[in-house]
Amino acid sequence: MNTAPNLTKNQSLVFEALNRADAPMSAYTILDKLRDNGFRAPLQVYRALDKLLELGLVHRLESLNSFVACSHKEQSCCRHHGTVAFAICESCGQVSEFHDHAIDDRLEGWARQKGFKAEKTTIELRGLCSACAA
Amino acid sequence: MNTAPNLTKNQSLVFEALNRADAPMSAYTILDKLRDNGFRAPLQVYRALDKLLELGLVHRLESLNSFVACSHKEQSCCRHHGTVAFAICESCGQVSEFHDHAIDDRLEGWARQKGFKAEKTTIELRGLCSACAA
DNA sequence: TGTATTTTGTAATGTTATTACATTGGTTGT
DNA sequence: ACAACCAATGTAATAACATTACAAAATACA
Repeated sequence: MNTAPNLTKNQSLVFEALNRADAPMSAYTILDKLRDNGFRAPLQVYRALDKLLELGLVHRLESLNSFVACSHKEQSCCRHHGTVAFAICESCGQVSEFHDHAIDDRLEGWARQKGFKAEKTTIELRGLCSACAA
Repeated sequence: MNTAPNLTKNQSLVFEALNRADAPMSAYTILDKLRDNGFRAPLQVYRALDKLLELGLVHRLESLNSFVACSHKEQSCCRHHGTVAFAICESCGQVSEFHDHAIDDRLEGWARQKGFKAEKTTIELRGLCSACAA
């Protein structure tokens, strides 16, 4: 189930909008979708997104300046799986989310060796999904 | 040496500005640095950056919306090393660039298995460098 | 109830990136 | 040399993404 805990009204609206979407959305696209629900200003969206990101219910795609609902519907899954990687289809917009411990290990190894303290790791593949590449 | 092939005047100016900098710069920061050299508009910077990115002389940091000179001073090195990863210090701004074939292999493996055709891969660690973490 | 905290509303502004169109300057072929 | 062409540049306007600042309402809770 996509239901979530203790979300405020705006947070729920944004989260539901992202769950309905089949591709990432920018904050302004979300804003437009929620005009009918009383949204008037970008900040309403950004505030909700901040909270949803913090809860791990939503991910930000840095290379797209946009946002997707976490595809793992159990709550706060991502905490348990290390870094999340994304494969983003440039053609249809579909996003696949995956985890890879071997990659995590390599990045951690590099960081440990260099004394770098990583707070947040971004891995994004841009390209064509199997359907669109065919 | 940081000299590069066949760059136009604007391209050279932007490339040199990035080489002088000890941290990533946004296009607008570059623009400000080059006002005295006759730059008046963002497009002048973006056009030069497009070319430099294409040549592999410069990298874009997606999570920062900014740009760094490639740290491998031999020309078009990056072609030979697979995906470039970046570790970005949130405190001092320093960026370390590295390559890891094991990571490349894992990502390629995932992509092959899923039929995903990756065009461009982004790997960025945000955190604190050893000096700043100490 | 009264007070504190969080959430929301609204406006303004700041930052990043692109589109459209005009001009310049060099190259090529005759 | 000249015209035709093409790449690079200049300039203005606008689009797209994000934050700051401040006020008001809703909620929690002593």
